[in-house]
Amino acid sequence: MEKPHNSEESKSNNRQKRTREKILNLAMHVLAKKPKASLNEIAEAAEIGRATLFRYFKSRKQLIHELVVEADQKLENATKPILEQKLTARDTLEEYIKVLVPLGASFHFLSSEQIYSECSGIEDLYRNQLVRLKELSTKLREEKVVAADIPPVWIAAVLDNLIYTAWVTVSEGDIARNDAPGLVLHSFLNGLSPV
Amino acid sequence: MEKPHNSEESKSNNRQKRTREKILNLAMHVLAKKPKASLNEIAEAAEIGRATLFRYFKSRKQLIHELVVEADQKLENATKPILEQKLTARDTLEEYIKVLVPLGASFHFLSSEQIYSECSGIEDLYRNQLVRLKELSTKLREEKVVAADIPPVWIAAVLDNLIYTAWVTVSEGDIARNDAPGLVLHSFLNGLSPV
DNA sequence: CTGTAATGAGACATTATAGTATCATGTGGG
DNA sequence: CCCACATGATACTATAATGTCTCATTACAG
Repeated sequence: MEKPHNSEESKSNNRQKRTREKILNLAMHVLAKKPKASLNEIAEAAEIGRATLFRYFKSRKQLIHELVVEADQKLENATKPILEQKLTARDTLEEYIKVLVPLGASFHFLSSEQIYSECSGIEDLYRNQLVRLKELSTKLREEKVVAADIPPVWIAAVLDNLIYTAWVTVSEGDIARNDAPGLVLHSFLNGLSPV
Repeated sequence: MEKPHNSEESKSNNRQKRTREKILNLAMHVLAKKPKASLNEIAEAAEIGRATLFRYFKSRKQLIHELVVEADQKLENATKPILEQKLTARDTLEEYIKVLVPLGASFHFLSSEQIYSECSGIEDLYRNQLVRLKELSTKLREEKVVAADIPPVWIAAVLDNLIYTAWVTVSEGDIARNDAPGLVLHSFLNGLSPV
């Protein structure tokens, strides 16, 4: 075949699936850190040829589009079950953080406005994500988990940044992976001062 | 004259000074948000012609270099007096935040690794800034302003992000300028939960 | 081991951005 | 008012990135 196509789950599309995942994964990581990264750098990071990149994604625009869609799905899949459990706001927050820290790149990627300058027509996904964050923020306020005088936009922003910071420090080896969620939760609720 | 030169504070270089400041200011803002921004976009944001941009900065590289140097100086000027005052760590922190929030763009700009991929030979400035942040973090720990079990790297990262977040939300009109420093300080020390 | 599909390398074409040169216009200090 | 000088607009070149294509090589299922 010239181009990989998804004809009814055929036998040997494992390889294709693997490279595709590889590309999406590495591209996400690279672009989250350096939005200016060229396709060359992305290909290099993913350890594939530039040509292969174009076999899977016909343009930079489409690559980014798929990254955004994938990020959105990951977040959706990770967070939906939590919201449906009808936990307390505090527990929801805790679970939220636990699942989002490992997805930090996706999370921040989707929150990053830089992307939208390269790929229009995705504002909806972004909005969804923001809406969900805002909902959680509101819930946290209602159940008095966070103080009433703190603006929701601040709550959401701080949460976003703590989660992304956690992801960055973990992937740079400065913070232990298992410590990160607790650190985020504690910093978010109680700050850094001693008990 | 062809190119503006700074010969002993001459009479009419006010205009030049103004445009130069204008460019540096707006370029900083634009690039902090979108490192990929083209010189076209920067010129547009600064409301000047692209040609003028090149009259003041012979290349993109030099523009960024000057931005970094300027950011570093601003931060240096703002923070040095504070450190020399020999305040308690807690008061140092408070003053620090007060002066840094308005400089959020510069601050974050200098912290952003993205810049170094465009302009080499400035790692020193970055290091200085980091060293200073780490020093403050250590001091905060020593004086038990922050808990002893929190890694300095986490302290520094959280502080950086809170300050930048404050600056962003202020410049987007979501948070009142005068509320921001207090919000940062409180979030940093006590988190968002109610008293 | 063998044949086929996926890949990598690299030679192109195309486009976007960086950078240069020129000239008409406009502004601000004298 | 006047004129030097900064600016904006535009046309131009250079360079880097995107996107297309071909072909030899490699990996893998049978």
